[in-house]
Amino acid sequence: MVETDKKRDVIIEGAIKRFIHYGINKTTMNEIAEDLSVSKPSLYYYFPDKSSLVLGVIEKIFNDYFELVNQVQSGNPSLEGCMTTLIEIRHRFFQKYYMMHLSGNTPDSSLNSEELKGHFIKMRTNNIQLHADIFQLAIDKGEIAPTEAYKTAELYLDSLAGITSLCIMHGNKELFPSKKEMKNILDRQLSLSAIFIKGLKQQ
Amino acid sequence: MVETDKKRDVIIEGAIKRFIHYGINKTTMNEIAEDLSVSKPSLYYYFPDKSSLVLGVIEKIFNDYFELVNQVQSGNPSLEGCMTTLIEIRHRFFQKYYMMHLSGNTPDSSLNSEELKGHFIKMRTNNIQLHADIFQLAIDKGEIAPTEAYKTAELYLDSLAGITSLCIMHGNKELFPSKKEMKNILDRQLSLSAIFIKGLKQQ
DNA sequence: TTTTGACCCTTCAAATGAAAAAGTCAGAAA
DNA sequence: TTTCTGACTTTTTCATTTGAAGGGTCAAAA
Repeated sequence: MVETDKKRDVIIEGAIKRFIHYGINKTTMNEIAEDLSVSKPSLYYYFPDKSSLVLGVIEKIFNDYFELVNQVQSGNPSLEGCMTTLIEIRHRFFQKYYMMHLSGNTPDSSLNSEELKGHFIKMRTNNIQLHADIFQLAIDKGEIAPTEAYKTAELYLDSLAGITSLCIMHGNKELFPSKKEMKNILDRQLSLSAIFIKGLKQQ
Repeated sequence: MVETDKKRDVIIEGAIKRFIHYGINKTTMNEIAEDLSVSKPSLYYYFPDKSSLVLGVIEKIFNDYFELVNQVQSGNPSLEGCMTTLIEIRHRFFQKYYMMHLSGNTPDSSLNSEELKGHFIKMRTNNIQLHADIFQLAIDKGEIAPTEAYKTAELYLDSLAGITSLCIMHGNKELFPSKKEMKNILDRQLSLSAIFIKGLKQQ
């Protein structure tokens, strides 16, 4: 079983390399197999179909994300610093996995299985809850005024995601946003975050 | 000339009726002509092509919008009240002209001429400037802390627009958002606006 | 248990062509 | 002269076809 899991991980790593560069749709099972110098049926021995492999990839990416994000809470004393770090982490992931369109907001044809959709919703909820917990802590500490932490976290994250979404849509219609656009997204998210959190404080 | 302008307006009104219901792409010049009981070449006598008619329509809609919006400034004493009213006005226009996809954020095939794009940019700038002026007034009155009014207005409007954009994308993929979704968009925009403006205040 | 070559079947993108819509024009009506 | 129209041409759009490519299977080998 350990051997099998290791092979699965190797395949997932190989798939990620292709996905990052070409996206999910433009990556074939054959290409992934060739990269790993195995045959296609070998892949199908470890994953029943492409969707399962994609799910495995996405699970891995989100695990990495949440692992990183869970360390932030403890290491950062102030709410502002905490949120700034979180934005930067998300931004790094967004940049790295841009071609996979993981934001879920894309009308992309790739990730449309019900299982994947469910998983995305779960990850989204996780993320909101994580932010809600941080907000709740700040409320308890008297750092910000009492509010519905979950609702507020949802609004906070959506407003940040909305900024990204608009910037991408307005930007030059290349398939990959430029360094400049990426920087702009980050800057505006940080600005909005600062104002938002200030708006949550007791007056 | 007055007669000609009147005829142009009649055509524009006729076009709007169709556009509101079917969108720009699904409305033909023939249909507009038939509605007005004239021939297609008559339309082309007043507008050199469909794009010009669309431009006329959009100019009219934005004129109506800015006319309404310009009255808000004077009638509303507080920044909060002013912004709430503005959100409600935008929301009414958004609902009414939803099928025309005027937000500009749509990868819709309709409004893609360079002239139209330029016009949209101008309208967007107008709108930001209008909000910036209101923010500047509030800064001068000491209602909120000093900031770059224009930049702030841009961030403010984009964060609100981003909320809309996300809600539409996540919603049921019908071509028209439900009453419930529309209400949700409005509520979240108002919540975000309240937090944002609180965040601009002097601490 | 794991791996493979050879194979099948579905999907998708380019090509085609017909229908519909945009746009034109000579001439009639006002 | 200005406004309007029927009949026309050109362009765009859209459903259909079709061939290649990619997802997925299986008997047999390692």
